[in-house]
Amino acid sequence: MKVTVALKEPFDREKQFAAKRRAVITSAGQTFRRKGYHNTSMTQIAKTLGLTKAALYYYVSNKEEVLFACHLMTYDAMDSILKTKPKEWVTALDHLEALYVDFVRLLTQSGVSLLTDVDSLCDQNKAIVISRRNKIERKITRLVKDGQKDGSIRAGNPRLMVFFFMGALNWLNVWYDASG
Amino acid sequence: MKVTVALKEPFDREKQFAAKRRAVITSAGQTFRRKGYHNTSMTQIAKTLGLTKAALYYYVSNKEEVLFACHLMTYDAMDSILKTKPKEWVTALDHLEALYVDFVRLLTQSGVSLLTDVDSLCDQNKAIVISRRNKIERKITRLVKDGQKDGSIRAGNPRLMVFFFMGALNWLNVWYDASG
DNA sequence: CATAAATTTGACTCTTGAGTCAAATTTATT
DNA sequence: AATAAATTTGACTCAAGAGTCAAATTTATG
Repeated sequence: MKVTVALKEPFDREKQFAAKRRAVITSAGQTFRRKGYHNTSMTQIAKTLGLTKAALYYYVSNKEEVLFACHLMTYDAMDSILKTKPKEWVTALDHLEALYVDFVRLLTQSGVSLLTDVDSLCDQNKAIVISRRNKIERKITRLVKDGQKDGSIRAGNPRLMVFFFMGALNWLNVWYDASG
Repeated sequence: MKVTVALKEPFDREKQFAAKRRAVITSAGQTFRRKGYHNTSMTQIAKTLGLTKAALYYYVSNKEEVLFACHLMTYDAMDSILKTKPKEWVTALDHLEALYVDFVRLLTQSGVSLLTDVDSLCDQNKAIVISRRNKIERKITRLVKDGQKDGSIRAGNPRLMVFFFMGALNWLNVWYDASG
């Protein structure tokens, strides 16, 4: 009788593949952020990872898909930040400020980060990305309204305030490497 | 004796040329804003103006120059907005709000508008554009400090406030056609 | 109208970059 | 070691778009 015991993980191929694919996406995303989507070639992305372009296409079916995946990854990360329960935060403003710090960290330090070049997505993917952005904006709007209720945020048009919030986040991409 | 009286303007060729060139730049700029710089071909730009690509190249020597000219035009317009003396504005905050309205109008309604795709400029032009942006930011920073002195703007890091100010402006480009 | 300069055009060239594919190489497993 | 699947590669094709140029056309003016 022969028994094979899985000492380590039994080499999950799918997991391996998924991990590599994720690496491709984040690496590409970082280059996109520095040079811009259109100033980054697939060959460039591959070379950065020590691969050939052809090998890259084993993990990804086209360039637009990479951009789309970058966006999704970023929105996933934002969603998970937004899920953090406001345990310790007394006021809604405190909560909002904490979120802001997390968002900034996400967009600057983690590899994941991209909110730009939406124009280069196909209509379907563009719609998905915009809808996810809207979802996030709705959550933040709700938070602003809460803050106005508990008095921590002054009166005013919440949508406008969220506009500023998002605008500043987006500005980070432009700003981050041009200045300090 | 023969005297030629200039009834109208005597067909200033340079002025004609300059006007057409300006038309090229603004038209291109509008398309850039809608579709993005890289998703707009020179042929596209020409067609929009009812020209051939070859004709376009009579007014402009390459695509990057068009982008650069768009930026310059926008910054010229912003500079002229910033020159308006704060006659009527009592506080610095009032002044700042008025400026903001003007900027938003500039970036949405007038044809002139572009602050994006800096990555696609050559190093020299990129430097120029960034320096002009810095100049504008410095002026606004000064205004914020004034506002803090006269009490119309609450204390805090002025650079950070300007960051929000500029971020929101930039966000307009992304926002303006995606939403209302 | 004649003409010389300004403007426009069609028909190119050239480069870059996306995407493909059959064949070679690597890898986990028996 | 043998093998079958997974992964990687070099050497392509193909399309799009930037930029050019000599020749044609338009235009202001004498």
